[in-house]
Amino acid sequence: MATVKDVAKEANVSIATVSRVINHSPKASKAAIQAVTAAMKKLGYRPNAAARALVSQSTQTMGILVGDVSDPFFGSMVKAIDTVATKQGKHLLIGNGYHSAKKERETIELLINQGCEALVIHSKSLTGQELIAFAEEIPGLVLINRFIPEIANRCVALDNLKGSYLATEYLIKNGHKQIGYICSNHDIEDTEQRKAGYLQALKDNNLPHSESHIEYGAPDEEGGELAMTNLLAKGLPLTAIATYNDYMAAGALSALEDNNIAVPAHMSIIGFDNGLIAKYLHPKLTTVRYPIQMMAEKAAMLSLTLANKEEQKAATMIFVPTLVKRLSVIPFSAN
Amino acid sequence: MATVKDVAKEANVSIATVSRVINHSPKASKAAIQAVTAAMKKLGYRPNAAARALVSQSTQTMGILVGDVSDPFFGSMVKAIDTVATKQGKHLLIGNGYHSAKKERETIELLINQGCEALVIHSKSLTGQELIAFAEEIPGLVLINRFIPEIANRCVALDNLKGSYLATEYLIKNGHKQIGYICSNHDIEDTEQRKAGYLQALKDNNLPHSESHIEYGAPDEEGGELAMTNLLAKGLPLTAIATYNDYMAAGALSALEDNNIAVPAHMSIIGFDNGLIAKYLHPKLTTVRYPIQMMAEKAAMLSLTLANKEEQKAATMIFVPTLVKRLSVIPFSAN
DNA sequence: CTGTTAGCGCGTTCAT
DNA sequence: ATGAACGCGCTAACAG
Repeated sequence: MATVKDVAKEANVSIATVSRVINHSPKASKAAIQAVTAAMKKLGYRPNAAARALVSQSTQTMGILVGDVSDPFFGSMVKAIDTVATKQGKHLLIGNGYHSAKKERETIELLINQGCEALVIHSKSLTGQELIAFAEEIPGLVLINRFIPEIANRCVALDNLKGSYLATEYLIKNGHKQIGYICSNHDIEDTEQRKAGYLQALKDNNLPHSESHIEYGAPDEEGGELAMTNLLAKGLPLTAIATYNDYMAAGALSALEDNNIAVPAHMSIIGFDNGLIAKYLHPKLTTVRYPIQMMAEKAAMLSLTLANKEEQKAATMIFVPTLVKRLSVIPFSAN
Repeated sequence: MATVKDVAKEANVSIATVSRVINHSPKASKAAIQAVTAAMKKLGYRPNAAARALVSQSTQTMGILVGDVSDPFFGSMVKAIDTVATKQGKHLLIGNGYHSAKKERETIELLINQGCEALVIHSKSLTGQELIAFAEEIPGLVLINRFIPEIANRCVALDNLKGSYLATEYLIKNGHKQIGYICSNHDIEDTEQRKAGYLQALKDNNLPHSESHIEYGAPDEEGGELAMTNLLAKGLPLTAIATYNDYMAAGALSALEDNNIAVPAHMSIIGFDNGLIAKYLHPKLTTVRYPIQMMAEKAAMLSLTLANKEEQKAATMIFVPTLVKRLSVIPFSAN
């Protein structure tokens, strides 16, 4: 691999001059630029990023921790971050947490050790304590999809409760009174917040609420199918179901189809996330929009600003979900 | 940021000793290990990756170029690569090509400049020439989902023709004789190969084949819907449709539903890829499995081996697709 | 077992 | 406008 030294020799100039033309310094003669450019091309010179990072104390790299890249939810997130990072000339180092505290911790450590000055972290398994510690160490660290009061200005999150409230309220407005809830069994904030939104909506509308209307499962298709099956087994007079997310809704749909219960004719269903699959389900799924791209963009920009030690004008970083009406919810009719 | 020098001072040893305990060198006394470890902890020392990379001439980083991370197909690919990379202690630098030659080229250059010694590249827009040049420059560069004869041992690809042949043949075996094809309008190898597989299967079974049975669209849901609509407009007596991929199949499904044509009762449909959405479609989509995880693993391992300048035992790197039978294809019946 | 030292490739003074 | 020289943080001889 050719170095500046080689290029300098080839161009009959000093390494300083080479460095200048590489970095487009104004103080470089036309002649020098010509000669050096030619030499670089001839030798196939590539600046050594490590050496650069070492001397300039900056890797120009943004690190990102997601749950699992193969989930399109995280895919969208990465894409949005990539867009803003690329625009700013930053590279992307990526790691998966796979919902394990150990893995999340290791990945964050890794990203820090690799010298990422900007960090967008999606961590559900680490404690607030631990994340706060990381945040204090790395000025450019931003948390996405999580809110920790002590470092509120470093968090970009969603109002989960409101989302679930919105969904349940929509069912209620459609005349449904017996509404079940398919809940995640993962012990994270989102689970509690979304469940709370469902309960709150019932209360605010003077509808009875009972634990028997709630079933739990893994936050995926299988979990949703299982939960729906269990819900059906109870023989409750349900006419609508709110769910933790679109995957569970998909599972519920399967269970209902297997039991010859038509959706939405005999059962309305509403999801959460408005993920990729929502529009492919049958019927197309009415759901709650999780504006993850927008949030990811915001998080990335915030991270870059913070890493740059610039002032950041305070702005709301709690996003609010909105309803996406499709075909899986219709008004309740007694017949 | 604390450096080895700081740690050395704190522990009352030389920087060499610090380096030794960091790298678990056998020649380091218990006492030294104790002292240095304590000092490192006290100072919150983190080894500087750039300095390390500079001196060791290795960044321990694997680069990967995908089309678009937000597509779960690429998500699965990245995940598989991440798994093998992590296991080998490599980090992941990622870039998106977004189906643009310019973007693909820039990203590859970027990954190389960042010092990735291993590279897994998914490029559909760059010419074979250009990719060959990159491959010659970087020993650890491996192409995925593309086959270039001149660098066959650097390619991990799928037998697209066979996949499409398999799909079409399956329809034929189910008694279908009037089979349409929904084709991509992207000008890449895959398009031609899959279309060729469809035509070949018809020929081999002495079935008539005609351009009128083929419609084109973008390789996504909208494109599939459009193509299906156009196909319907021709009034052909089709009883089955093979498609370029699952997304187009999903679009076709929508178009058919809008036109009250029941699937599979009155029209059988088969997809390609066995992507995430296949099992969520209604009816669940019969399709062709694209073993992308397996291929990505293979590509990552190959890349690492090559980057390590080890011998690589020749092995088949053209994967063969298989049928995934679900509910969107049933035997043809005249009524 | 430990310390001293050179140098990885590059950006950046400071002279000239 | 240009070049010589230093140092970024670390590893790897080498000498002790």
